[in-house]
Amino acid sequence: MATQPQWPITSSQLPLIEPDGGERADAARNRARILASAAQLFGERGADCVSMDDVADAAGVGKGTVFRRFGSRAALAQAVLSEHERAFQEHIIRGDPPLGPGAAPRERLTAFGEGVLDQLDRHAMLVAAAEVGGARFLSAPYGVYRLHVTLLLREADPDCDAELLAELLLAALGADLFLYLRHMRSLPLERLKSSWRQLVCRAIPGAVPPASAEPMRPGDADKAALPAAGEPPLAAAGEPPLAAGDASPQP
Amino acid sequence: MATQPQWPITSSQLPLIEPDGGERADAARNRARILASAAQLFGERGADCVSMDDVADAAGVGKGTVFRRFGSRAALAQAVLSEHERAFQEHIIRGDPPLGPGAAPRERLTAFGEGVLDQLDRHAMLVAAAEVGGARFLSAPYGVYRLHVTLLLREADPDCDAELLAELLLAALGADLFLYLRHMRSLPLERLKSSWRQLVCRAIPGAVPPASAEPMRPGDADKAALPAAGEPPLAAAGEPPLAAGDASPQP
DNA sequence: GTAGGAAGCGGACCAAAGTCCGCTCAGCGG
DNA sequence: CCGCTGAGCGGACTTTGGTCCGCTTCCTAC
Repeated sequence: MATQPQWPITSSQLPLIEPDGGERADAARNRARILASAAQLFGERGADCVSMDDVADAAGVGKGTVFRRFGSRAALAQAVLSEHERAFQEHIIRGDPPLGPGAAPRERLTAFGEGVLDQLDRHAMLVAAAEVGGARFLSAPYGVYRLHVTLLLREADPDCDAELLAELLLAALGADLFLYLRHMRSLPLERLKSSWRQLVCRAIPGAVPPASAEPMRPGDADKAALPAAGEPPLAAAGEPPLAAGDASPQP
Repeated sequence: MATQPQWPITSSQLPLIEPDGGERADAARNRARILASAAQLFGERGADCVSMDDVADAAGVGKGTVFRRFGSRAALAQAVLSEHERAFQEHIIRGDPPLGPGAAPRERLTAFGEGVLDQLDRHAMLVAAAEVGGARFLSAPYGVYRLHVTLLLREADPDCDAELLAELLLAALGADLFLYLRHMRSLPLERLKSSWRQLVCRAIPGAVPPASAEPMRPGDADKAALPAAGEPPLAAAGEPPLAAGDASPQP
């Protein structure tokens, strides 16, 4: 154990190990089996009731293999989520207007947050498992979100500190907060969406500068909400498109 | 191990065990020794390089005693922080205008966030240790912050969903985000404060709301309202509030 | 002062994440 | 087809947060 303060990321920097084309056949098979077993166990028990030993046993491999392939529990959770993630990003980048390109920044940002909240409503516990510690900020999905929100903010107001404002707004979409509000406080999803809308309306003041403009009411913008992460066109366990600059392969 | 999904708080609900006047003499002595040892070790090594065994050994007690007194690692970290916390809350509730009562909501909210960021700049890793999992939202300090921000928002704009907006804004002051921005991205503290100011200026837009309502005085408003909103009571929040003559933010 | 009971103690114990290292075997060159 | 070799395997091991339970000690009632 070290004796100096350091950035508290437990171990490897969550490399989100990529499929690696030159992978040996048995290795690829094991990766697939681990992923399938993890997805099933997470789905039927809830992420926090599944140990890495459980996953290894279910996949019929040793625990060492699980960690060699995925690096950490958080990274395994990220890998399991990557399917949904890919579909969502597809909508953001190439989807129809409210979420995708074409709408005004404010509407896009609203739709974006609602889409994230929809995703959280389905997978919040898995997402929370994927975001432990500071892992969230190093993940590929977060990199995409950060970039997306930053660009929207900059487009709406070139004078603001868009990079940081994006991080602050994204904090409101964290899995821990969602889990708390939704499950411990039992707030309805619609109310969370509504408050996100309010926040966005303030962050990107509408075309009407005169104050006292009652922004939006529950129900007018929620048709944006991400047409259900359906079947993504092929894409087996691939890493998200448009990934951020990091991704350091593990030795 | 259970087989059903459940709210992912590892164990006890972070009771933040209070001093309990009827405590046995040896118990009180042990509590103090544990707290002192923990504060010292956390301070000199950084919170993530100190195990609970280290604390127990340094305090000269068994590990079981540490857990009986404080319940969890997160709760121990909260207890160590409670001194600073108490002083900060004192400033919020009875301090001078920018932070304390007397200023406009927007200025108070700005000053509040800057104060939190100052605290994080000193103790971020300890705070992060105190906030693991969903522990943050159940902690007494967070309860105070939530109430404070909610009241400020409601005062500034009685029509907004102040309770939830408060939670979303507070998310921007989380320790994990701070640690990431400040240490991994190496952003200067002043820039973080600046972006918080921008966020607040957007959240509470109007230059000055209809000044018909004079700013409230120390005692009344902060105790007045907000048991309501129809949410479950959310026990915690019992112990640490505002007492203690010491108002110095000095560690 | 003493006895009884319970509050408190502490270390053995457990679970689970993550590491290590000697063995195996898939893939390739001959 | 054979043998070589290193990528890959897997399970024993380590660490650490957290639990348990039999023994000790403090406090109160008498």
